[in-house]
Amino acid sequence: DWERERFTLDQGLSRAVRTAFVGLYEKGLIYRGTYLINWSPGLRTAVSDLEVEYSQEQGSLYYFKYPISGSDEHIPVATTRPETILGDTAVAVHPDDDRYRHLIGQACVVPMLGRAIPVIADTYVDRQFGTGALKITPGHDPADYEIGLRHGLPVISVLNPDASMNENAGPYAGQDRFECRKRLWVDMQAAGLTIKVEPYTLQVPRSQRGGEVIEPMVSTQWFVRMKPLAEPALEAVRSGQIRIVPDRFTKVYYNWLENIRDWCVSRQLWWGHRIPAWYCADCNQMTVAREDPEACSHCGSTRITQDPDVLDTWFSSGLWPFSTLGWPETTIDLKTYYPTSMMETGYDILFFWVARMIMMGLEFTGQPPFRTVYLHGLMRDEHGRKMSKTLGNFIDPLKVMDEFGTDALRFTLLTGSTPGNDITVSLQRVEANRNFANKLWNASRLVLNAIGRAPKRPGSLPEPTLGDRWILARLGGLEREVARLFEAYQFAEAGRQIYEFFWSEFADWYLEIAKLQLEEGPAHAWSTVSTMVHVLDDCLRMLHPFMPFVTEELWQHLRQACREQGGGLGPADGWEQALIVARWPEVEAAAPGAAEDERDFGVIRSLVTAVRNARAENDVPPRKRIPAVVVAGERRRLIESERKTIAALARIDPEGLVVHASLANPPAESVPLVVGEVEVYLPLEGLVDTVAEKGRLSSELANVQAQITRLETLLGGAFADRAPAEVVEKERAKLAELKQAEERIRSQLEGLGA
RNA sequence: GGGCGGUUAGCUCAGUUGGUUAGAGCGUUGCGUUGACAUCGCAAAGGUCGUAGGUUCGAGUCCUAUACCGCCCACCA
Repeated sequence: DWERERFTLDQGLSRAVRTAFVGLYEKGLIYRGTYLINWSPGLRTAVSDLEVEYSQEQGSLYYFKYPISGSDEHIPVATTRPETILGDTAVAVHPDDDRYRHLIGQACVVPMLGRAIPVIADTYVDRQFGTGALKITPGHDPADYEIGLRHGLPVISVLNPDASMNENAGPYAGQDRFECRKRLWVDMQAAGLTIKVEPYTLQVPRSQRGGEVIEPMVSTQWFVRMKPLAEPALEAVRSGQIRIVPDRFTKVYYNWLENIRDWCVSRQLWWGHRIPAWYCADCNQMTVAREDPEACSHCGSTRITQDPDVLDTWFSSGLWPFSTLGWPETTIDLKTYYPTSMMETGYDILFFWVARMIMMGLEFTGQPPFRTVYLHGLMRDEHGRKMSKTLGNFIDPLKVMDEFGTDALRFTLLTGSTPGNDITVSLQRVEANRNFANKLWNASRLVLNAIGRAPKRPGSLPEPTLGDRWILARLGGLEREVARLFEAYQFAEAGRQIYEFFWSEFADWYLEIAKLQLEEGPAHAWSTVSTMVHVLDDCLRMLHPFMPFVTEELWQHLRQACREQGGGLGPADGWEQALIVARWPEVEAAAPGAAEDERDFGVIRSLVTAVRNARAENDVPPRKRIPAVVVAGERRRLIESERKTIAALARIDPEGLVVHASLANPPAESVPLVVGEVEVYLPLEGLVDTVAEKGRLSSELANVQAQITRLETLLGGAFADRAPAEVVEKERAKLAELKQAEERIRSQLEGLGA
């Protein structure tokens, strides 16, 4: 026998738990009583309904005879747990069942024990199932327990706390229940009482904790009356005071609370919050008190002992939103931080924790503990199984963080799934995000270097370049989008978009352009650095919730570098001490020319890409500068003003870059390209594979023509008059552009001698 | 028995007010390495969105049915 040893829990929390317990007790919402509960034989404790999981297992259905006293007749009965026969106190049949109606009210005999029990009638019995007769074991089956109550049947328990048979099992006392099952059946066979055994799939109740088979047992425990607590909790969500994200869990929440049953909160464990009830050895009365009593509150006797049971761990967890803030005292923390805005947790503890926090919060503070419940999915292993300590199939986050970094893991978990959907952990994904953290680091390093070499702020600032205007327009768009996504609780999508912007636009394009601009003299250099700082600063602020460590580190460097530069780069003096307390970037409406800048830059970008593409296809050495003839039409001014950028990014010889508005005779021996309204010719004497180019252009032409046909059909049909004008207009513009492209490709094909 | 989720590129997943040849990462293929980054760069190939209907000018996105996988709730012995 163990001395029960208890940990001294934090005094404050203990006090909150006691206050809550006694409060509920005094309102009649906690009671102690003897009922059928779920018993965990290995742990030798009661557990709540929620802690029982049902697993489908192969078992047997045992058919046997219940002999009628003083007659040759018997009632056939089936059971999956023969050992419970020893605790039967009735056999039930349906009142309208012609097979057995004449036996109702008679007595039958419990096999091997010889106890006489009645045959009763109850409409619960399903005439179609099994033999149509049901043995009633109120001591070990929930349904039978209910029937027993209806009929005033005695309750016989045949199990000890360790699930061995007790003295009520007669000759089987002391045997384990599974051993007894076999032996009893053998004995019944010998006595001619068995009929048959069929294989049968049954739902076996198992302990969530250890996996052992749970036995329904009659026991004296403490219960919380749930209906009065559930009502306000339902109302809080129905009325919109609390919102559950994603929405579909609202229904699950309703369903559970609407059908809630009383909660068995006492546990026969060695640690936990001990139940504040004392029993008097003299008057047998119970004293429930917030403070340890000196004496029985009924008779004054000092011979009192505290209930050895402790509370279900979720009882104190339910108080967490306010017990952690000092409740029941009216602390400043409580007044300041309660209720909070959002509760973020996994959907698997919606009932265990979230619902109970809501119920307890409303009960004890009169307010819902939070406004929004955001439920994330569960981590699953590569086989799709839930990660659990019991299975041992979890990925150790510490190891992952060691290898790839905490930020990489955090970013992966944040962006890897949709709210409420499970996530299969992919280490490759963590690795990819580690690379992103590295990209952040390196891009920032480039910016920091530029700051270090930046000149003083010039007297007059140059006009921002297209590149500058473009990245700022894109940044603004991103910030609006991220704000919208945050409002909608779409954190994952927000994170992905920032990632995309930072890597594919800021690092891949703007920083490349910035390198060129830094060489354009002090004024341009300063303004470029200023733009880099602005974009990087905003990105770090937005990424901070996703990757707190690397962004904080970089931001501190950024802030420091701007201060040291001393030329008024960034609002250095207005910056906060740390990123974690820094303001979120302000969301602004798009600047007047933003859309045009984005479109213009789009032309430059696709032109550069097209040239790179052609170079790769024609095996032009990467470092080789080549000439290019651009026929730009109305885009001539744009191309002219961006020629340096184009030349550098596409590795075109700046001297050899010729821009025309139009050209009667395209250069011979060159690779022709069509980029929207712009044509490009790359004179690659000796390198051009005319046949291959023809093939490429032909397939491009076919593609464009297919699109034209599609759009013409579309615009010729009902779409034109039934779709919104602006949607139609967009398609019209696209068609016009395609037609221009078609002509260009045609003439290029002719130029190749087709 | 009731309810819910998933089914989109070889793999893991995005795609939330339906807007018109579907996106990412990884993997694959080709080229590339002195100046932020090979934990990288530049390019490329690759899906018609489980299936069958329907609504609509228009559907991966809405509706109905259905298949498969998974989950939750439920006292049929």
